[in-house]
Amino acid sequence: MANIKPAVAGFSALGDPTRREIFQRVAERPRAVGELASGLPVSRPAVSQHLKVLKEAGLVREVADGTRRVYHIDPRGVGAMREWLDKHWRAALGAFQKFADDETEKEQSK
Amino acid sequence: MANIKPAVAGFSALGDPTRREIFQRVAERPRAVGELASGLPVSRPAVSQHLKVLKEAGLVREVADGTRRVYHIDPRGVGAMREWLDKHWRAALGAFQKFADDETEKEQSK
DNA sequence: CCTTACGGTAAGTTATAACTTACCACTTTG
DNA sequence: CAAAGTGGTAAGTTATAACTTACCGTAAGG
Repeated sequence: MANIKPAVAGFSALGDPTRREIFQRVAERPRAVGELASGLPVSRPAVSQHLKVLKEAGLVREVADGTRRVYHIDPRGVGAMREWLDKHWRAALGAFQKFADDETEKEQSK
Repeated sequence: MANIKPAVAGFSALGDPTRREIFQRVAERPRAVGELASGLPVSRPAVSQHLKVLKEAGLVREVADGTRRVYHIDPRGVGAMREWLDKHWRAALGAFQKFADDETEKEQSK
């Protein structure tokens, strides 16, 4: 367990609006499950299930405090997502440059 | 049309594995619909539908070339996603720092 | 201990979205 | 202008995942 899943798992996890909402609230400050559930329009078990997905995606960590489970953002998972975005962003910028150059050539050969 | 949706729409869009695959291939270099479909295990209409979602999320742009539609990454949408991630990442780092400080206090007052 | 607080898991329901095929619209070209 | 190439859209099917309620386990406190 606690295995580092590919960065891409974070995108599947944050694809759900409820999970994004949970993620944002945990990012504000660490929160327990009940606290999260009381501020959301879904049941507590639903929140637990979402937190499990976020945890497996490496986006949050769980810290026991008595019977409570306090959830924190895991910066590593978020960082992995940033890197993934950056990689493809840079690739796209490069490709766009090449495309623009090609278009210029075409234009000139008219 | 062509309205800029909130950055968060990108996460819903990239939550689907097939759309991530399409996004990656478009990031490599601009591609037409048929080219994308021929390299994927789904039908061409499915690719069209995915591209529509990606476009509405501001992640790709469409450039007409005769009867073909060539799709490019739209750096603005990707940039918006990076900013969203960064915002919450920084918020979390700050909150984590505060949490660590609190824990230290607790430890010391034992 | 017994009770209360807290939360994870199982099982079942249901809404959705990812797919398919069929069809149509548009350019380009012979 | 007919034919071929390309791709968007409509309609319908189906797999899935987001939810619910019910139940159980564990830690803290009287």
